[in-house]
Amino acid sequence: MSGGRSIVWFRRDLRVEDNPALAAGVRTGAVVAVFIWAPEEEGHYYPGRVSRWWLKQSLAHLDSSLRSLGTTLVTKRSTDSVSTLLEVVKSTGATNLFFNHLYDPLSLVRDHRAKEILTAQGIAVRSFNADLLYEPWDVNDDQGRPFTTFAAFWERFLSMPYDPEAPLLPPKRIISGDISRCPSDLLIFEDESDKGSNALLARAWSPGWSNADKALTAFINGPLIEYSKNRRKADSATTSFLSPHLHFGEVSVRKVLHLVRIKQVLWANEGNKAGEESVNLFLKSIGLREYSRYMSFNHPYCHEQPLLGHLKFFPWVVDEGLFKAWRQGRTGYPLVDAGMRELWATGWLHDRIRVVVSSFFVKVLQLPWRWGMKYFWDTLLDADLESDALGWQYISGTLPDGREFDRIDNPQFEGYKFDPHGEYVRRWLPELARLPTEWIHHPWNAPESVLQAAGIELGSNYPLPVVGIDEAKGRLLEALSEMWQQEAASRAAIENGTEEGLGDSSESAPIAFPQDIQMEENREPVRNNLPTTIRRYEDQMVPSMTSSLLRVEEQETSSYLQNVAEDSRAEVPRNGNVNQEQRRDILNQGAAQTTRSNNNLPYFSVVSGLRNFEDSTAESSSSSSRRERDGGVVPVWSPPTASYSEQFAGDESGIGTSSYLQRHPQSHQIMNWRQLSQTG
DNA sequence: CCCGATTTGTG
DNA sequence: ACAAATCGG
Repeated sequence: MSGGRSIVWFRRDLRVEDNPALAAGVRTGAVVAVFIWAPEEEGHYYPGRVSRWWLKQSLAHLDSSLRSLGTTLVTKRSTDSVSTLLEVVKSTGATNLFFNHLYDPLSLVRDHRAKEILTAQGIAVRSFNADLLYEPWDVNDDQGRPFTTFAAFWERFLSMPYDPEAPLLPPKRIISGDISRCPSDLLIFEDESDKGSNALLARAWSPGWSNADKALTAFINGPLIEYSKNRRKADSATTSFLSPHLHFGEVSVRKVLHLVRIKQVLWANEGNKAGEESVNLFLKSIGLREYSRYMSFNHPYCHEQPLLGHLKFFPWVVDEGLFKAWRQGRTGYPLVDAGMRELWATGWLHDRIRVVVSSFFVKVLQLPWRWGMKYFWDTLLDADLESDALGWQYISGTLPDGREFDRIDNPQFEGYKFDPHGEYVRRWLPELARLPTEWIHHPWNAPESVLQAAGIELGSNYPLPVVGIDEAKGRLLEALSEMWQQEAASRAAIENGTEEGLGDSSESAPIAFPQDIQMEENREPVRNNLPTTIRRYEDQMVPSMTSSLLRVEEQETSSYLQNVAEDSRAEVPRNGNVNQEQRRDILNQGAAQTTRSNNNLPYFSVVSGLRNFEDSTAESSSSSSRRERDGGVVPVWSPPTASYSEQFAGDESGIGTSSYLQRHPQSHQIMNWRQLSQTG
């Protein structure tokens, strides 16, 4: 026990292999491994049933691994992780706290708080990168600014001057800290009514880090080589199935990369083109996961606010009936419905089908994407805030490199592509099982005799399309022109100085979640040992730092560069050769008109871990100096104080449309930007 | 084998 | 909408 006692705070890093926080604890001496279950901290992102099931299994698995190494996992039920950490410190006499970084907005705030409070108590706190290949603040363009498109990000990512760290081996043994006065709480993740449904999950999935490791190996030695060939099949078992493992940190991306690269070299030497392409595609999907953290870090509101503001006035269809039809897989479009039934039944969907159902949701039904994202959150086994936010924003056309907003994908044709024989549809829609392949993706066109022979009565045992594709196209155009009018009116009001009136907050306020989001079968999860009110979506308030941030007009005139670089980005200490003054000059050159007078106020405060602050200043002479693996720079941003929030109500996390347009003049033609900007 | 037409893929 | 890949005369 020479070095003292360390708390290793497990979160979404439920593994003993390549876990730098755990390794640091072991190096220091005795270890108290702790997991804190504080779902109330997640706001309305309380984990869904299947996600909780996975977590439960994964924790049990981790505990058993820790036991075989010499200690045990302490579990705590809490509503406030930081005060629980303090209790654990007191009851174990620990002097160090180690944990691994997370990048979702709530974690950034919470972890910063943990670091401040524990440090003030004399605890040495250090944090590590365990979730990403490169930390978000290490991947920047030549001017030191974060990228705003995936392609540019990925290009830089692949040509970083140094490799990601090699994965660490698991510790050989762990000296257990004294936990005799730190009893575990029993964590309850499922109620009685969940058990039946959850029992099925165990047949398909094996949570836990060593199972994750097996899944990784099996994928890399098996389906990986065919990944590019098979990726378009809705049905096939050719995906890696790693996403839930990755979400909970049961396997490290560093190890994934490490193993994939071995194959990459091998296949490159063999001249195996398909293999090389497969590797590149698979790595790209790993890259999108990295990018989702990157986006979340740089734009902390991107899970609830569009990154681009150009759809601010879009009249979304607020129709809970349509929403329900989508959830229940009763839209009348077989491929969509099959996907939604699979999601409900299994908590899983092939990536292709996620795109199909979400694109249908946004473009055909024109429902607000956050509803869809929330439903994914509640039902997906691999629900992941950052990845899902990126995905939905991509589909919704609110990213600089997202899909065009006016592009409507037709599920019928997607059906031909992804499920050419209709097998997928037949599996999940038994009512269509007898329909010939010719009609399987558009039963509404089938002759009456065919339908009869198949036992289908449209509108009765299988619905007619809830919205026709042509109808959807028409409505989309109408909605867009309505949006332009609103936008122009709002702009005019602003410029007349009559401001306030039209359009400010009312239209741009996020559309609340419907109260009745639950399907009938979807019962409330047990709220553990705590007396809490029943969770309804209306209760699930927006985290406090967001509520004051409704976007207003300002983003039209404030430039993207200033918004992003100065305000919204969660900054970390920079050890680059470009100092803040220079940066500002560079930024101001590109950015024209800002009307803001207060743009020097940091929106998010910059904080670093104590220890690292010294490290990074010491290194500050070299621009690309590499951070230590356990350097523990903690990216954090803090909620604005109330007095700032008024001034900064201009969608700090968004990308101003004007400069976006300059960079991407070809996109979104239908938006008719020129016309808009001339009105002003 | 070249070049225009057509299809495919697009984060 | 556009570029890249593929097709076919």
